[in-house]
Amino acid sequence: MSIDNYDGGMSLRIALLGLLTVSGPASGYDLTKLFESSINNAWQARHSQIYPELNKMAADGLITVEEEGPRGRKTYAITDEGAHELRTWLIEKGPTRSYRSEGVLRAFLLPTLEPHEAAALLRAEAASYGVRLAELEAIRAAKSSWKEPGFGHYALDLGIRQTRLMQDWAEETAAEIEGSTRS
Amino acid sequence: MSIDNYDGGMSLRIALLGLLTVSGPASGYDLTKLFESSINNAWQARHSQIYPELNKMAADGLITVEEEGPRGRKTYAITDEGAHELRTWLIEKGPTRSYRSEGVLRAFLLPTLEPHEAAALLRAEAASYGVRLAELEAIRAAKSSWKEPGFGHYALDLGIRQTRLMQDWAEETAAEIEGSTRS
DNA sequence: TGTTTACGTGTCATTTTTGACATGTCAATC
DNA sequence: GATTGACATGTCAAAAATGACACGTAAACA
Repeated sequence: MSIDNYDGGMSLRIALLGLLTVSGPASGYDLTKLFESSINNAWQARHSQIYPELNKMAADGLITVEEEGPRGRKTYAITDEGAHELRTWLIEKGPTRSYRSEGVLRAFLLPTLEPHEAAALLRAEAASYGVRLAELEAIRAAKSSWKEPGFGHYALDLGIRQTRLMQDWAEETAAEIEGSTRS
Repeated sequence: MSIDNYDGGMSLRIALLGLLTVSGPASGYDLTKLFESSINNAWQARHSQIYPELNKMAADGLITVEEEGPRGRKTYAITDEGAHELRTWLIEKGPTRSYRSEGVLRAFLLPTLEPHEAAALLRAEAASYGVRLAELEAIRAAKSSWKEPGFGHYALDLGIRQTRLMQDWAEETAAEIEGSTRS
Protein backbone atom coordinates (compact mmCIF):
# COMPACT_ATOMS: atom_id res chain seq x y z
CA MET A 1 0.00 0.00 0.00
CA SER A 2 2.74 2.44 0.88
CA ILE A 3 5.91 1.04 -0.61
CA ASP A 4 4.86 0.86 -4.25
CA ASN A 5 2.76 3.07 -6.41
CA TYR A 6 4.64 6.36 -6.51
CA ASP A 7 3.05 7.73 -9.61
CA GLY A 8 1.12 10.93 -9.31
CA GLY A 9 -0.11 12.10 -5.95
CA MET A 10 1.78 11.44 -2.76
CA SER A 11 3.29 14.90 -2.84
CA LEU A 12 1.48 16.25 0.19
CA ARG A 13 2.38 13.20 2.21
CA ILE A 14 6.02 13.46 1.19
CA ALA A 15 6.14 17.17 1.89
CA LEU A 16 4.82 16.59 5.39
CA LEU A 17 7.33 13.83 6.03
CA GLY A 18 10.06 16.22 4.88
CA LEU A 19 8.90 18.98 7.17
CA LEU A 20 8.77 16.61 10.12
CA THR A 21 12.26 15.41 9.30
CA VAL A 22 13.80 18.85 9.31
CA SER A 23 11.80 20.66 11.93
CA GLY A 24 11.47 17.79 14.35
CA PRO A 25 8.14 16.88 15.94
CA ALA A 26 5.34 19.30 15.15
CA SER A 27 1.57 19.66 15.29
CA GLY A 28 -0.80 20.03 12.37
CA TYR A 29 -1.00 23.68 13.21
CA ASP A 30 2.78 24.03 13.14
CA LEU A 31 3.01 22.13 9.90
CA THR A 32 0.39 24.36 8.31
CA LYS A 33 2.40 27.44 9.24
CA LEU A 34 5.62 25.77 8.18
CA PHE A 35 4.07 24.90 4.88
CA GLU A 36 3.15 28.52 4.30
CA SER A 37 6.52 29.90 5.26
CA SER A 38 8.71 27.50 3.38
CA ILE A 39 7.48 25.08 0.81
CA ASN A 40 4.56 27.28 -0.15
CA ASN A 41 6.61 28.54 -3.02
CA ALA A 42 6.33 25.19 -4.73
CA TRP A 43 3.35 23.50 -3.18
CA GLN A 44 0.23 24.71 -1.38
CA ALA A 45 -1.93 23.01 1.18
CA ARG A 46 -4.55 24.29 3.60
CA HIS A 47 -5.11 22.94 7.04
CA SER A 48 -8.28 21.32 5.77
CA GLN A 49 -6.11 19.08 3.66
CA ILE A 50 -3.24 18.71 6.11
CA TYR A 51 -5.18 17.55 9.17
CA PRO A 52 -6.95 14.63 7.50
CA GLU A 53 -3.72 13.62 5.78
CA LEU A 54 -1.87 13.53 9.09
CA ASN A 55 -4.54 11.26 10.51
CA LYS A 56 -4.20 8.93 7.53
CA MET A 57 -0.43 8.95 7.81
CA ALA A 58 -0.65 8.08 11.50
CA ALA A 59 -3.02 5.24 10.62
CA ASP A 60 -0.47 4.06 8.05
CA GLY A 61 2.31 4.13 10.64
CA LEU A 62 4.40 6.80 8.93
CA ILE A 63 4.07 9.17 11.86
CA THR A 64 2.99 8.87 15.50
CA VAL A 65 1.35 11.16 18.00
CA GLU A 66 4.30 11.79 20.21
CA GLU A 67 2.55 14.03 22.71
CA GLU A 68 -0.85 15.56 23.38
CA GLY A 69 -0.79 19.16 24.51
CA PRO A 70 -3.04 21.93 25.81
CA ARG A 71 -5.68 22.79 23.21
CA GLY A 72 -6.15 19.30 21.86
CA ARG A 73 -2.76 19.80 20.32
CA LYS A 74 -1.22 16.68 18.86
CA THR A 75 2.49 16.65 18.27
CA TYR A 76 3.50 14.28 15.52
CA ALA A 77 6.87 12.64 15.05
CA ILE A 78 8.10 10.76 11.99
CA THR A 79 8.61 7.01 12.39
CA ASP A 80 11.33 4.87 10.87
CA GLU A 81 8.78 3.67 8.37
CA GLY A 82 7.98 7.29 7.50
CA ALA A 83 11.62 8.19 7.07
CA HIS A 84 12.05 5.17 4.84
CA GLU A 85 9.06 6.18 2.77
CA LEU A 86 10.47 9.66 2.22
CA ARG A 87 13.87 8.32 1.30
CA THR A 88 12.50 5.78 -1.12
CA TRP A 89 10.32 8.36 -2.81
CA LEU A 90 13.22 10.75 -3.28
CA ILE A 91 15.58 8.13 -4.61
CA GLU A 92 13.34 5.87 -6.62
CA LYS A 93 10.76 8.11 -8.15
CA GLY A 94 11.05 8.36 -11.90
CA PRO A 95 11.79 11.51 -13.82
CA THR A 96 8.17 12.60 -14.23
CA ARG A 97 7.74 15.86 -12.39
CA SER A 98 4.28 17.28 -12.19
CA TYR A 99 4.31 20.95 -12.97
CA ARG A 100 1.64 23.59 -13.34
CA SER A 101 2.19 27.27 -13.84
CA GLU A 102 -0.50 29.80 -14.47
CA GLY A 103 2.26 32.27 -15.32
CA VAL A 104 3.44 30.20 -18.26
CA LEU A 105 -0.15 29.60 -19.30
CA ARG A 106 -0.59 33.36 -19.48
CA ALA A 107 2.56 33.63 -21.54
CA PHE A 108 1.04 31.21 -23.95
CA LEU A 109 -2.16 33.18 -24.25
CA LEU A 110 -0.56 36.58 -24.53
CA PRO A 111 -0.43 36.66 -28.34
CA THR A 112 -4.22 36.58 -28.41
CA LEU A 113 -4.13 40.23 -27.28
CA GLU A 114 -3.09 43.35 -29.15
CA PRO A 115 0.68 43.89 -28.91
CA HIS A 116 0.40 47.04 -26.85
CA GLU A 117 -1.92 45.31 -24.40
CA ALA A 118 0.37 42.31 -24.12
CA ALA A 119 3.37 44.53 -23.52
CA ALA A 120 1.59 46.49 -20.79
CA LEU A 121 0.55 43.27 -19.08
CA LEU A 122 4.13 42.02 -19.20
CA ARG A 123 5.44 45.21 -17.64
CA ALA A 124 2.96 44.84 -14.79
CA GLU A 125 3.90 41.20 -14.46
CA ALA A 126 7.58 42.08 -14.29
CA ALA A 127 6.92 44.62 -11.56
CA SER A 128 5.02 42.07 -9.56
CA TYR A 129 7.86 39.56 -9.87
CA GLY A 130 10.19 42.29 -8.72
CA VAL A 131 8.22 42.64 -5.50
CA ARG A 132 8.22 38.91 -4.99
CA LEU A 133 11.94 38.78 -5.61
CA ALA A 134 12.57 41.39 -2.95
CA GLU A 135 10.51 39.37 -0.48
CA LEU A 136 12.44 36.20 -1.17
CA GLU A 137 15.74 37.96 -0.86
CA ALA A 138 14.66 39.39 2.45
CA ILE A 139 13.88 35.87 3.63
CA ARG A 140 17.27 34.67 2.51
CA ALA A 141 18.94 37.51 4.39
CA ALA A 142 17.00 36.70 7.56
CA LYS A 143 17.51 32.94 7.35
CA SER A 144 18.29 31.14 10.56
CA SER A 145 16.88 28.85 13.24
CA TRP A 146 16.28 25.64 11.34
CA LYS A 147 17.04 22.43 13.11
CA GLU A 148 19.20 21.39 10.19
CA PRO A 149 21.26 24.42 9.27
CA GLY A 150 20.84 25.59 5.72
CA PHE A 151 17.68 23.64 5.24
CA GLY A 152 15.41 25.20 2.70
CA HIS A 153 18.49 26.91 1.36
CA TYR A 154 18.52 25.04 -1.92
CA ALA A 155 14.83 25.50 -2.52
CA LEU A 156 15.00 29.18 -1.64
CA ASP A 157 17.89 29.67 -4.01
CA LEU A 158 15.92 27.94 -6.72
CA GLY A 159 12.85 30.05 -5.98
CA ILE A 160 14.89 33.23 -6.28
CA ARG A 161 16.40 32.12 -9.55
CA GLN A 162 12.99 31.26 -10.95
CA THR A 163 11.46 34.54 -9.88
CA ARG A 164 14.32 36.49 -11.39
CA LEU A 165 13.94 34.53 -14.58
CA MET A 166 10.26 35.39 -14.78
CA GLN A 167 11.02 39.04 -14.19
CA ASP A 168 13.69 39.14 -16.86
CA TRP A 169 11.59 37.23 -19.31
CA ALA A 170 8.61 39.52 -18.83
CA GLU A 171 10.76 42.63 -19.23
CA GLU A 172 12.60 41.37 -22.28
CA THR A 173 9.49 40.06 -23.95
CA ALA A 174 7.71 43.37 -23.38
CA ALA A 175 10.64 45.15 -24.99
CA GLU A 176 10.63 42.73 -27.90
CA ILE A 177 6.94 43.25 -28.53
CA GLU A 178 7.22 47.00 -28.28
CA GLY A 179 10.18 46.94 -30.63
CA SER A 180 8.52 44.93 -33.37
CA THR A 181 5.35 46.99 -33.10
CA ARG A 182 7.06 50.30 -33.58
CA SER A 183 8.50 49.44 -36.98
CA MET B 1 -21.84 33.42 -13.68
CA SER B 2 -19.10 33.88 -16.20
CA ILE B 3 -18.11 37.52 -15.97
CA ASP B 4 -17.10 37.65 -12.33
CA ASN B 5 -15.31 35.31 -10.04
CA TYR B 6 -11.89 34.83 -11.54
CA ASP B 7 -10.17 33.54 -8.49
CA GLY B 8 -8.77 30.08 -8.60
CA GLY B 9 -9.90 27.62 -11.22
CA MET B 10 -10.98 28.65 -14.68
CA SER B 11 -7.61 27.81 -16.11
CA LEU B 12 -8.72 24.89 -18.21
CA ARG B 13 -11.57 26.89 -19.66
CA ILE B 14 -9.26 29.79 -20.46
CA ALA B 15 -6.65 27.52 -21.98
CA LEU B 16 -9.25 25.99 -24.29
CA LEU B 17 -10.53 29.40 -25.33
CA GLY B 18 -6.94 30.37 -26.11
CA LEU B 19 -6.33 27.29 -28.21
CA LEU B 20 -9.56 27.86 -30.15
CA THR B 21 -8.52 31.46 -30.75
CA VAL B 22 -5.18 30.62 -32.25
CA SER B 23 -5.85 27.36 -34.01
CA GLY B 24 -9.30 28.22 -35.29
CA PRO B 25 -12.23 25.80 -34.95
CA ALA B 26 -11.28 22.41 -33.57
CA SER B 27 -12.78 19.28 -32.08
CA GLY B 28 -12.26 17.95 -28.57
CA TYR B 29 -9.90 15.43 -30.05
CA ASP B 30 -7.91 18.15 -31.79
CA LEU B 31 -7.82 20.23 -28.65
CA THR B 32 -6.57 17.29 -26.62
CA LYS B 33 -3.70 16.80 -29.05
CA LEU B 34 -3.07 20.52 -29.20
CA PHE B 35 -2.95 20.64 -25.44
CA GLU B 36 -0.31 17.93 -25.39
CA SER B 37 1.84 19.47 -28.06
CA SER B 38 1.81 23.03 -26.87
CA ILE B 39 0.53 24.13 -23.54
CA ASN B 40 1.34 20.82 -21.90
CA ASN B 41 4.53 22.35 -20.65
CA ALA B 42 2.58 24.53 -18.24
CA TRP B 43 -0.77 22.83 -17.84
CA GLN B 44 -2.04 19.30 -18.28
CA ALA B 45 -5.48 18.04 -19.12
CA ARG B 46 -6.77 14.69 -20.30
CA HIS B 47 -9.58 14.21 -22.72
CA SER B 48 -11.72 13.04 -19.80
CA GLN B 49 -11.53 16.54 -18.43
CA ILE B 50 -11.59 18.37 -21.75
CA TYR B 51 -14.73 16.82 -23.24
CA PRO B 52 -17.03 17.59 -20.31
CA GLU B 53 -15.58 21.09 -20.05
CA LEU B 54 -16.28 21.75 -23.73
CA ASN B 55 -19.88 20.71 -23.22
CA LYS B 56 -20.21 23.07 -20.27
CA MET B 57 -18.60 25.88 -22.23
CA ALA B 58 -21.01 25.33 -25.09
CA ALA B 59 -23.89 25.42 -22.62
CA ASP B 60 -22.52 28.71 -21.28
CA GLY B 61 -22.34 30.16 -24.78
CA LEU B 62 -18.57 30.59 -24.87
CA ILE B 63 -18.19 28.23 -27.81
CA THR B 64 -20.53 26.70 -30.40
CA VAL B 65 -20.63 23.47 -32.31
CA GLU B 66 -19.79 24.83 -35.71
CA GLU B 67 -19.96 21.56 -37.58
CA GLU B 68 -20.60 17.87 -37.00
CA GLY B 69 -18.30 15.54 -38.85
CA PRO B 70 -17.71 11.85 -39.62
CA ARG B 71 -17.12 9.96 -36.37
CA GLY B 72 -19.45 11.95 -34.18
CA ARG B 73 -16.85 14.65 -34.48
CA LYS B 74 -17.94 18.03 -33.19
CA THR B 75 -16.01 21.03 -34.36
CA TYR B 76 -16.15 23.88 -31.88
CA ALA B 77 -15.68 27.56 -32.62
CA ILE B 78 -15.21 30.35 -30.12
CA THR B 79 -18.05 32.87 -29.82
CA ASP B 80 -17.80 36.62 -29.24
CA GLU B 81 -18.74 35.96 -25.66
CA GLY B 82 -15.96 33.41 -25.38
CA ALA B 83 -13.41 35.80 -26.86
CA HIS B 84 -14.54 38.46 -24.44
CA GLU B 85 -14.19 36.07 -21.51
CA LEU B 86 -10.62 35.21 -22.49
CA ARG B 87 -9.70 38.84 -22.93
CA THR B 88 -11.22 39.87 -19.62
CA TRP B 89 -9.46 37.09 -17.77
CA LEU B 90 -6.10 38.01 -19.21
CA ILE B 91 -6.46 41.71 -18.52
CA GLU B 92 -8.33 41.80 -15.27
CA LYS B 93 -7.11 38.86 -13.31
CA GLY B 94 -5.10 39.84 -10.26
CA PRO B 95 -1.48 38.98 -9.63
CA THR B 96 -2.11 35.64 -7.93
CA ARG B 97 -0.59 32.95 -10.09
CA SER B 98 -1.17 29.40 -9.06
CA TYR B 99 2.03 27.45 -9.25
CA ARG B 100 3.02 23.92 -8.35
CA SER B 101 6.31 22.25 -9.03
CA GLU B 102 7.33 18.83 -7.89
CA GLY B 103 10.86 19.70 -8.98
CA VAL B 104 11.11 22.51 -6.46
CA LEU B 105 9.50 20.35 -3.82
CA ARG B 106 12.26 17.83 -4.38
CA ALA B 107 14.82 20.59 -4.08
CA PHE B 108 13.35 21.38 -0.72
CA LEU B 109 13.54 17.80 0.48
CA LEU B 110 17.02 17.12 -0.81
CA PRO B 111 18.83 18.04 2.42
CA THR B 112 17.07 15.17 4.16
CA LEU B 113 19.41 12.84 2.29
CA GLU B 114 23.12 12.21 2.72
CA PRO B 115 25.16 14.77 0.75
CA HIS B 116 26.55 12.20 -1.69
CA GLU B 117 23.07 10.87 -2.38
CA ALA B 118 21.68 14.34 -2.90
CA ALA B 119 24.49 15.21 -5.27
CA ALA B 120 23.98 12.06 -7.30
CA LEU B 121 20.28 12.75 -7.57
CA LEU B 122 20.97 16.28 -8.74
CA ARG B 123 23.34 15.05 -11.43
CA ALA B 124 20.67 12.68 -12.70
CA GLU B 125 18.14 15.48 -12.54
CA ALA B 126 20.42 17.78 -14.51
CA ALA B 127 20.88 15.14 -17.19
CA SER B 128 17.15 14.70 -17.49
CA TYR B 129 16.64 18.44 -17.86
CA GLY B 130 19.30 18.38 -20.54
CA VAL B 131 17.27 15.90 -22.54
CA ARG B 132 14.15 17.97 -22.10
CA LEU B 133 16.02 21.07 -23.17
CA ALA B 134 17.15 19.40 -26.37
CA GLU B 135 13.56 18.42 -27.13
CA LEU B 136 12.30 21.93 -26.61
CA GLU B 137 15.03 23.39 -28.75
CA ALA B 138 14.19 20.92 -31.49
CA ILE B 139 10.60 22.11 -31.33
CA ARG B 140 11.71 25.71 -31.58
CA ALA B 141 13.83 24.90 -34.59
CA ALA B 142 10.94 23.12 -36.31
CA LYS B 143 8.32 25.76 -35.46
CA SER B 144 5.88 26.64 -38.19
CA SER B 145 2.29 26.28 -39.32
CA TRP B 146 0.35 28.11 -36.63
CA LYS B 147 -2.59 30.13 -37.77
CA GLU B 148 -1.13 33.13 -35.95
CA PRO B 149 2.57 33.24 -36.77
CA GLY B 150 4.84 33.07 -33.76
CA PHE B 151 2.10 31.83 -31.52
CA GLY B 152 3.42 29.76 -28.68
CA HIS B 153 6.73 31.45 -29.31
CA TYR B 154 6.78 33.36 -26.04
CA ALA B 155 5.71 30.40 -23.97
CA LEU B 156 8.25 28.15 -25.69
CA ASP B 157 10.98 30.66 -25.03
CA LEU B 158 9.94 30.79 -21.40
CA GLY B 159 9.85 26.99 -21.19
CA ILE B 160 13.36 26.76 -22.58
CA ARG B 161 14.65 29.36 -20.15
CA GLN B 162 13.05 27.56 -17.23
CA THR B 163 14.41 24.19 -18.26
CA ARG B 164 17.87 25.60 -18.68
CA LEU B 165 17.60 27.21 -15.27
CA MET B 166 16.69 23.89 -13.67
CA GLN B 167 19.59 22.20 -15.41
CA ASP B 168 22.07 24.84 -14.29
CA TRP B 169 20.71 24.91 -10.79
CA ALA B 170 20.92 21.13 -10.44
CA GLU B 171 24.47 21.06 -11.76
CA GLU B 172 25.69 23.94 -9.64
CA THR B 173 24.00 22.68 -6.51
CA ALA B 174 25.50 19.23 -7.00
CA ALA B 175 28.92 20.82 -7.33
CA GLU B 176 28.33 22.91 -4.22
CA ILE B 177 27.32 19.88 -2.18
CA GLU B 178 30.25 17.84 -3.42
CA GLY B 179 32.58 20.72 -2.67
CA SER B 180 31.48 21.22 0.91
CA THR B 181 31.51 17.48 1.57
CA ARG B 182 35.09 16.98 0.45
CA SER B 183 36.51 19.38 3.04
C1' DT C 1 -10.53 -9.35 -46.66
C1' DG C 2 -8.87 -8.88 -42.26
C1' DT C 3 -6.40 -6.41 -38.91
C1' DT C 4 -4.35 -2.73 -36.94
C1' DT C 5 -4.04 2.11 -36.06
C1' DA C 6 -5.69 6.66 -35.62
C1' DC C 7 -9.89 9.07 -35.02
C1' DG C 8 -13.46 10.39 -31.97
C1' DT C 9 -16.62 10.91 -27.88
C1' DG C 10 -17.96 9.85 -23.74
C1' DT C 11 -18.63 8.12 -18.47
C1' DC C 12 -17.22 6.85 -13.84
C1' DA C 13 -14.87 6.08 -9.45
C1' DT C 14 -11.32 7.96 -6.95
C1' DT C 15 -8.06 11.32 -5.47
C1' DT C 16 -6.59 15.99 -4.72
C1' DT C 17 -7.54 20.70 -3.70
C1' DT C 18 -10.26 24.60 -2.32
C1' DG C 19 -13.12 27.51 0.60
C1' DA C 20 -16.44 27.78 3.99
C1' DC C 21 -18.28 26.44 8.20
C1' DA C 22 -17.82 24.92 13.02
C1' DT C 23 -15.98 24.66 17.61
C1' DG C 24 -13.34 25.51 21.41
C1' DT C 25 -8.95 26.97 24.43
C1' DC C 26 -5.26 29.75 26.20
C1' DA C 27 -2.82 34.16 26.86
C1' DA C 28 -2.43 38.94 26.61
C1' DT C 29 -4.23 43.41 26.61
C1' DC C 30 -7.64 46.85 28.08
C1' DG D 1 -13.37 41.03 34.24
C1' DA D 2 -14.04 41.27 29.30
C1' DT D 3 -12.49 41.18 24.82
C1' DT D 4 -9.41 40.13 21.32
C1' DG D 5 -6.19 37.39 18.84
C1' DA D 6 -3.31 33.48 18.24
C1' DC D 7 -3.61 28.61 19.02
C1' DA D 8 -5.66 24.26 17.67
C1' DT D 9 -8.52 20.73 15.39
C1' DG D 10 -11.80 19.28 12.70
C1' DT D 11 -15.82 18.53 8.88
C1' DC D 12 -18.12 19.13 4.50
C1' DA D 13 -19.62 20.34 -0.14
C1' DA D 14 -17.84 21.38 -4.40
C1' DA D 15 -14.40 21.80 -7.94
C1' DA D 16 -10.45 20.09 -10.38
C1' DA D 17 -7.75 16.33 -12.01
C1' DT D 18 -6.44 11.48 -12.84
C1' DG D 19 -6.79 6.89 -14.76
C1' DA D 20 -9.55 3.34 -16.27
C1' DC D 21 -13.32 1.65 -18.77
C1' DA D 22 -16.40 1.74 -22.71
C1' DC D 23 -17.95 2.28 -27.24
C1' DG D 24 -17.82 2.94 -32.08
C1' DT D 25 -15.88 4.65 -36.99
C1' DA D 26 -12.78 5.52 -40.87
C1' DA D 27 -8.58 4.69 -43.18
C1' DA D 28 -4.37 2.33 -44.18
C1' DC D 29 -1.87 -1.72 -44.96
C1' DA D 30 -0.96 -6.51 -45.43
